[in-house]
Amino acid sequence: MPELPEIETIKNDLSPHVVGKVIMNVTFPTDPNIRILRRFPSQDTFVRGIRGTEIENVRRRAKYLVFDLRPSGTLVMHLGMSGQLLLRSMDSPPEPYLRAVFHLENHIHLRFVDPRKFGELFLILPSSGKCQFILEKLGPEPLEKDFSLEYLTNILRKAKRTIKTFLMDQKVIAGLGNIYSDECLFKAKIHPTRFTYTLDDDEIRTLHRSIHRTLREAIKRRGTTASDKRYRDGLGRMGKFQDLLQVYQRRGNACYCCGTVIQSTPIGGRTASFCPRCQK
DNA sequence: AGTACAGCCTGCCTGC
DNA sequence: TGCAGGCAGGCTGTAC
Repeated sequence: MPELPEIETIKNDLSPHVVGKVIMNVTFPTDPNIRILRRFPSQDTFVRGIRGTEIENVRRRAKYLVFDLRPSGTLVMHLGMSGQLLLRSMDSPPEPYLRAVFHLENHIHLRFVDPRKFGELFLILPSSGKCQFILEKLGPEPLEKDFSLEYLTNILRKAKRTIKTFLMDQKVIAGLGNIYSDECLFKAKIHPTRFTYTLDDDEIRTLHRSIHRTLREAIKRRGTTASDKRYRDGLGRMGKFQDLLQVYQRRGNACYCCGTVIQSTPIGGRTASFCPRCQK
């Protein structure tokens, strides 16, 4: 559920509180199997690699939160479907589904909460093998220069699948999920079942612009807390972009633009919502 | 090589 | 009321 704008918001919230802080310890309160560490060889190595390091920097890559550690190591977090990363004082009561706690200086906790266990933590060390390549496989950041109109045009022309699955492929564009791919397609007036190679130059230009505008607006509004009310920012607050959603989770409601009933259809194992009149 | 899809997981909602 | 079943969805491994 947390996509690019939500992770960006969490990163911005956490940075001033955690950068420069030493991680004193890491504990795993509720999950004996520690499935959140499934990519990493062992819990011991993870804890030993992190304990005593200082958080030098926090950044975002796609939907991953990346903590650069001093003197070495890169801590990577993915919030999966239902994950939250919360800054709490040591003595505040533990949240349900609390999976991991990073004990920082000054009695501060960075808490990883995740009911559905789709989230993931891993530590990249020089010796950690394939973990190093996970971030490298991702496509360009949609708000960076390398996600140009030329790039989008070229890969759209080469692909042979629906525009909806294309936009959610992290190797193509890093950071879009179901919410924002639906919203971008609505803004661009493109039907989610269209095949990539059928888009003309005008449509591609509009789509490129829609991706920029949708993501910038969503970051400005601090992300989307959809009806499952799961996403929270770094301090536990809800986002505000859900008020601006045009199609996502609006099936059966009237399109704000033309009044037609919003429909949904499964595409690539996901539910795509769209306005059958506005989107061609 | 590129694409499609099952499986992972569990709270919540719907229907019986 | 209580239960079963379906849905939600990011990512990976596997199959085509």
